[in-house]
Amino acid sequence: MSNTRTQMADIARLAGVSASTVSRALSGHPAIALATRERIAELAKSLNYQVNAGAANLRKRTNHTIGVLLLNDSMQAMSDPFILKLLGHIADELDQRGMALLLRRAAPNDPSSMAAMVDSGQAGGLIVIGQNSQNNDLNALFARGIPMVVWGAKVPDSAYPVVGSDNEQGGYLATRHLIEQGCRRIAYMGEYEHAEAHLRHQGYLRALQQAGLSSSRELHIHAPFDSRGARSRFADWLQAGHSFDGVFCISDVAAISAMAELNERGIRVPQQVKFVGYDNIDLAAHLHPTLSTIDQPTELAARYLVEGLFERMHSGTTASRVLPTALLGRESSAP
Amino acid sequence: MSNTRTQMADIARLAGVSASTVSRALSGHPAIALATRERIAELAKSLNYQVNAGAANLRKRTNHTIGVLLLNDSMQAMSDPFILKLLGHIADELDQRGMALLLRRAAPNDPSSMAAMVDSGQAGGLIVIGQNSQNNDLNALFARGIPMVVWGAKVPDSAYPVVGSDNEQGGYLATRHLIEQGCRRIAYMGEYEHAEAHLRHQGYLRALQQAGLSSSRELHIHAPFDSRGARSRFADWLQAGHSFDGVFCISDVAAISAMAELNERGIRVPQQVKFVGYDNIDLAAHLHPTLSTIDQPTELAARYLVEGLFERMHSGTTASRVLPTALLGRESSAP
DNA sequence: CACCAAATTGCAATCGTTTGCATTGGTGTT
DNA sequence: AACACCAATGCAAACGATTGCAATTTGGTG
Repeated sequence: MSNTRTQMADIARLAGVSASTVSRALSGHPAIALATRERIAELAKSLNYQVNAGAANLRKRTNHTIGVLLLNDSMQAMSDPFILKLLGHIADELDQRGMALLLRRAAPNDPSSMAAMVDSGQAGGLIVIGQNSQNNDLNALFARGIPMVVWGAKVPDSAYPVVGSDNEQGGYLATRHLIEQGCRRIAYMGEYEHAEAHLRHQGYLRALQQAGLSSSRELHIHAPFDSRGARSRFADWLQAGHSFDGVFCISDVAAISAMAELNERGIRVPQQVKFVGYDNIDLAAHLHPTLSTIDQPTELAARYLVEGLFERMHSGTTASRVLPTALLGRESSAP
Repeated sequence: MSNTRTQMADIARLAGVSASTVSRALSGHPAIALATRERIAELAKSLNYQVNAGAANLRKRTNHTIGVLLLNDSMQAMSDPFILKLLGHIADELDQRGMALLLRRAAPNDPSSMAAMVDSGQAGGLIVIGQNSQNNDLNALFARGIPMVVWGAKVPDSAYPVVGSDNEQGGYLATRHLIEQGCRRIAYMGEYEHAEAHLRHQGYLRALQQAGLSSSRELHIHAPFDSRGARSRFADWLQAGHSFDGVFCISDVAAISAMAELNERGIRVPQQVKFVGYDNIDLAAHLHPTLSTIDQPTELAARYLVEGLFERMHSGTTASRVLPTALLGRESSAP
């Protein structure tokens, strides 16, 4: 049981060749005779042998691993289904390219620990999910030359490449839709400071302005991303007795919480108040009422994140990318 | 820009010592004079130097990484919030112990690819999430001596250690609760063959039997885990016109889908039909009505999974562990 | 002042692969 | 029969750290 893992030398001995030959055979080097190559491949398979990735990486000075950093301080918590959806697609995308995914939750406000995966050679680059309020830290990492791509929104003072959905457009589409459905007093519920949230809010304002509607302060509900917090903020706001007939929520999770609160008070969606969320989580289509929302193409997002990171690692530059969003009108905003 | 990563030799040169000394200094070896140790530590910090993990692991023949394998064929898909919750806690637990988490979605029915992370020396052990129908493959891995722990349910012919909630108890608690709330014709909605599902179903049967209630075949709704599939199966079943006054669903996601379908048809929850789900996902408390459910202690689960894996890797044996479940009675099952 | 032990540090081998270059044997050409 | 050449394989030096042991310095002691 205390067997050391089988290694190249073992295979070499069994096959009656040198380790060099085994190495070349397994990597499909054409100089090795086909017969030898096949014999060695079979031998390896039968012994469940896999080249030691660490040793190979060391010698080749490569590193087929990328790190995924999950920032989850104040914003979209890791329990949000949307994040997992994205993470899953990233995992698949990397798998397809033979890359491993090293996952780490970020220690908030500790830039050196964020870079550790790269500095220690464990990962060749970083995909950061959720830029949150850590813009400065991220800029610092980028300045150090850490290959990285961030999922989030482009902010003016960020130097690093960002992949994200068109948050302004998303906010605009959602709000315009509510207007088209007849709403006149539309509330915005969510964050403001977070980069993505800020843009969604901008879109909201643009749609209102375009329709000649007001955006009074009382229609702004400053709520966090998580369901518990969102709901209690919303309840407080309701208590104040503002009149409203539509709500654009910064996430589906927030929308669901708010709708539950309304339901509890006997206010009917969409008859009295219409809702649009953001993210298109799986559940959104199966609620009652089904939730209108803004879809972000997560699969595409994953591809762009990975492609972008590779560009950065190989050729050196990466452009930020903005993905289109789409409005999914469902029952929660029906006339 | 084409700088090779700084390495030990560089630090050694700058500090005027040998690489050996740097190595010892950074790892806190007591033989190195305190002054030297501190000088080197500072130097390293100022250069953002981190020991190359690959090289160190190679030499030390260790490997501070564990692999997490996400099996997601037919069952609980990766989009289920519950899985992410668990994954997050595992990440934290490993972080605390200075271990890295290598994530991989499993290629279904490809045992060799499952073991690849360990065979290639990338990971020292495996945490497998969702045993699904792959019991044979998992047994094969275990037989090969791969250090592993599985999240799921103990099945008779499984040799590998399992950490899971007490699924039978969960099913029993949920069903007994429905009975106590006055239900007499309680449906079971979910899978049967999957190990966890099977046990939940057993618990369901036990509670019925204990109360002297029947468990006729028509009250069994064979539905998949995902929301789309679950909902359409439930709709079909409703079409058949069976009478019922309670439903125990194998997951919160399934329960939410089913409740949405009922709502659409004007059947009221909990007045006409009561529901209990399973998993206690965050959203469950914020739906309308709030969803009664069975809570699984994910944080504890993560700790046991990681501890169990470490035991297995070091001392050699691991016992399976069963976690207690708890019923959370909420509106969906109120009288 | 010679000598020994303790405190520091350096040397060199090693972890398991990969790869430039040398080596071997065989074939074809003249 | 000598030669060139090609195909197939082996040798040995890396990759960047760790560590047993030897070497050096230092300080204490008789």
